[in-house]
Amino acid sequence: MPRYEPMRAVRGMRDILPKDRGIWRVAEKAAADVARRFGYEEIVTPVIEAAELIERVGEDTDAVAKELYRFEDRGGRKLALRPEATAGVVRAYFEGHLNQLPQPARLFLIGPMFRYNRPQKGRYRQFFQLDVEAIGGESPALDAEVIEIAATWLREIGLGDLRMDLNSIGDAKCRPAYLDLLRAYYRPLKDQLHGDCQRRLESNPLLLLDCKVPQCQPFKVDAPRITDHLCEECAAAWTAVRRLLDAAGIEYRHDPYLVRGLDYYTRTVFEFYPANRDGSQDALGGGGRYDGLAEAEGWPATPGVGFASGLDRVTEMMKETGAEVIAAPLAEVLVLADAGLEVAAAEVARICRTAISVAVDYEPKSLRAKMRSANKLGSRWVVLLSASEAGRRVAQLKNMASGEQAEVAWDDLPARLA
RNA sequence: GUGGCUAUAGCUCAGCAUGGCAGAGCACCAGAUUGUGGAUCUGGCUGUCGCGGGUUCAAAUCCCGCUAGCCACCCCA
Repeated sequence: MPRYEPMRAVRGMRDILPKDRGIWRVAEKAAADVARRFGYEEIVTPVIEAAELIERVGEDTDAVAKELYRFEDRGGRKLALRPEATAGVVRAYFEGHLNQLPQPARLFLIGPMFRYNRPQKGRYRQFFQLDVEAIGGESPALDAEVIEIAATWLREIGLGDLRMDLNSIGDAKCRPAYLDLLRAYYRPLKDQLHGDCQRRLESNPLLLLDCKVPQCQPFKVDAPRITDHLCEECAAAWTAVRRLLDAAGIEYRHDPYLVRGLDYYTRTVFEFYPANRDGSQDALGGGGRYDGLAEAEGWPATPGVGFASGLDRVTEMMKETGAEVIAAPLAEVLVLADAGLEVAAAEVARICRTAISVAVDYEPKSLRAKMRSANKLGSRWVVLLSASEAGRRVAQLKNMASGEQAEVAWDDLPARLA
């Protein structure tokens, strides 16, 4: 009865295959290069965190409320696969005593994140993010710095043609008063809003600004804007960030409707999109300031600002925009030996390997077929080995480009191939 | 989480409205070429028709359920 079905990757998970790995490497290397140039160090934190850490930090957001991979281990501990990096990085910042070093701690991380949502192209249940965080500093210059890192990285991997939206959502001091204004504005309109928005009106009115349902759009224009109601400190920071971005030559668009799903964000919020597209599906990255996060985790109040970008989408776009990628390095030499000469072939390969990359074709097929493989793999050289030649410790060395072929002693191969 | 489309050879897909021998191209293997690649030609191998059930003399084809992928929402990255 259990007729078998070959095993496949679980829903929402995917493999990065060798042919695509090159472009990922380019993106990752560029990220590490740019980050280091700005004085950011790499950190690696666990994929598994205490469920409480994740939940405390974003109970109201979909990412946590509906999309969290949550489970218990054999010891009954309540755990979760991280849906984003910031919570873990901030935790590590305190646990690793980075708060005792000169501030801010400048950190970056590349790794997998997990969200249980419906898979689609560019949206996977396991996806990879580049995460950049400056923790322990409240200067708006750090906001601009993080944005500049993001913009520099995207430009260097060929995705410079993008749009950045920018907004400020105030802080604990000025936001409550603003939210009251917003509620007061929307209450008379409540009946005309769609269901979710009616509910959000009292619980999380900021999200009304972010709503994309057509029937809710007309009311946004006249809604009060938070940037008009910032407290003194937030207003100063808002001005400073924009001035710094101008000086850095980074273009942005003030989007008064840009808010962030996560509760701990304060002041600066930003998102990057490809210039020609809209659709939230295409968001390449985003971030903002999270001065309330450390406290939410039970650590001393500590400001921070960060940026995250999805590598799955970024590499997808790099392919579309035809970014130059170095072809995957294949074996430059392929050893083709007759049947039964595996030991000799392996030894010849070992000798060649002191000078160059080598693979052996052990397949039991005709020489013609092996030559076709060598050609398809793009090998520069082929070493042909027959029993009589193996006995004399010589082989035929063929240059695939010129077609020239000559007998060469095994021990002379490295010199000829170098 | 909601709605829609899709699933046939290793890959891309045709066949399905009207049930009746499981197909093409590519890839792979072999030969033309008396051990030597690319081009060309010839031949050959490859299938639980996604999974499970139902209808029927008969199901890739019709019906139901499930799973997975894609698209639009939702949300984000």
